Amino acid sequence: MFTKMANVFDTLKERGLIAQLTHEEKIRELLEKEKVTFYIGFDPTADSLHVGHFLQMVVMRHMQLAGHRPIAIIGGGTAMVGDPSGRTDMRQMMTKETIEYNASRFKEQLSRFIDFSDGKALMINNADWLLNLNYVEFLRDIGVHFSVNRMLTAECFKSRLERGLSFIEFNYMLMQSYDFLKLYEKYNCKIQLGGDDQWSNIIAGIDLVRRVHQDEVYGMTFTLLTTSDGKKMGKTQKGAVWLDKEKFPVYDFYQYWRNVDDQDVIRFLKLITFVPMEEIKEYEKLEGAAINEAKKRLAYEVTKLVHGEEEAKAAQKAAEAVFGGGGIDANMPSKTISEDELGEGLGILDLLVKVGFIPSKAEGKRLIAQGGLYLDKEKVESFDLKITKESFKDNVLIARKGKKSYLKIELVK
RNA sequence: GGGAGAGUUCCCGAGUGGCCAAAGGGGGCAGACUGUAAAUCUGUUGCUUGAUAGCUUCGAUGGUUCGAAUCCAUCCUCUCCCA
Repeated sequence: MFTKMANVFDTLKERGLIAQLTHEEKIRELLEKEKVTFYIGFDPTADSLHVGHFLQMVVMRHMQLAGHRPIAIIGGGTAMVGDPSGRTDMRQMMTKETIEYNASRFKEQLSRFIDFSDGKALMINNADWLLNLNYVEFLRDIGVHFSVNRMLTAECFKSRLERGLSFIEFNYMLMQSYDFLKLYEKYNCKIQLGGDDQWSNIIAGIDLVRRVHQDEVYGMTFTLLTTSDGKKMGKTQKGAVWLDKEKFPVYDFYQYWRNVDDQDVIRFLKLITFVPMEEIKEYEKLEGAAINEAKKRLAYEVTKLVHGEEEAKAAQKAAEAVFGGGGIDANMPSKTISEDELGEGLGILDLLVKVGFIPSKAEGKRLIAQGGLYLDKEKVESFDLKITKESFKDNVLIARKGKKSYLKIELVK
C-alpha cells in the first residue's frame, strides 16, 4: 500500500501510548524533521526488568524504528537515593554492589529489544556522574535553580507529605533533573520520556535545562499499563511478572497475557505489541467467545517480543495441547521425580508437595475436599491415594489443580 | 531533646487476661455458571493430623499469671505535637 511514512508521534498517539506532553505541536514537529536523541530512565531496583518496564521498552523501539536515538539511562546513581514518586513508604536502601549487578542484568535484557549497535542507541549509567558529585558544588550549581516551595506542590510529593518524606528522597528530583542536563550537554538529548508517574521529575529536568542553558527541551509520558479496573499490570499473587525466563517461565508468561480481561485485550494490543492498527481494528469487532482469538494473538506477540519467536511458538503449542485436548506437550510446566524419591510409593499429598505443585498438605486436602485436584483427568477423591511407579504412564503423570494449573511429573531413574 | 500515640495473620482492620488460629472486608484458592474472560453465587484461606488433639503465630526480648495479642519492663520502628 502506498502510504506516507507516518510520524512516530502519530503512531504513539494512535496507539494510546501518550499520557502527557509538554509541547504537543513542537514535539510532533521535532520528531518529524530531526533525528532526535531522547532518554528513558530505568531504576535498577531488581535483578530483572518486569512488565512494568515493558511499555517504556516498546516506546523506545517505536522511536528507534522511526530513526531516533534512544538513550537508556540505568539509574545506578539515582537508585542509591530512591524515587519517592507514587510511593507511600520509603524505598529500601540498596547497596552499591546490588545496584551494579542489577544494572548489568538490565543491560542484557534491553539489548535484546533495542539495537545498540553502531551507536544507534546508548546505554549509560548515571552513576558515572552522580556518584562523584561534590555536595557543595552541586548545591551551588544545581540546587539554586530549585524552589522548595514549588517542589512541595508537585504531585509526586503530595502523598509523601502526609506520611513523611526524608531529605534523601526529596533530592531524587534534583538528581534526575541533573541527568537530563548532563545528557543535554553531552549528547544533545532533547526529550525525556517516562511513565506517567515521572511527570513531575521530567518537568523539573526541563526547567533546569532552560535555566542553565536557556534552551527548550521536551517531555512526554506514557500511559501506565493498568487493567480496566485500574490495577497495575504485572503483579501476580507470587510477585512481579518478570521478563527473565528463569524468574518467570515462558509458559506462565504466555498464560498471563492469554488470560487478560476482555476489556483489556484491544488496549494491550495497541500498547505493547507492534501489530498494525488495521489488524487490531479487525480484532476490535470480535464479540463473545471470539475475543479469545485476540487474546491468543496478544499472548503470542508479547511473548515473541520478550522471549523470541521459538519460545513463543512453543508456549502457544503447549497451551493448545493442555487446554485443547488435555494432552501432553514437551513445553508444558514440568517437574521430575526420581525412582529413589518415589521409593515404594508416596502419598499423593507428599508427592505434590515434593514437586512444589501445592504449598502444603493442608492446602492439598482442601483442594481434594473441594474436588479440584485431578491426576491424568481422574478426579482425586481420597487424601491417602498412594502413588507408585505403576501410577505413571510412560513415566509421566499429569497433575491438574482447578481448571488452569497443570504440572507434568516425570519419573526418572 | 520533651510529650502523645501506633506496630495483629498476604493486605486493610477488629480484638484490652481464658469462649482467640484471632471478627469484618479485600485479595488468593477451589466449586457452580462460562469462553483458559468478566460478573454472580457457594465453600475455603497458619502448620501437622483420618479425627480427637498438638504445634507455631499478634514489632523484639524478658517478666507477672494456672493462663497473655491483651498486664509490666526494656528495646526497635513509625506517626503526631512541642523544641
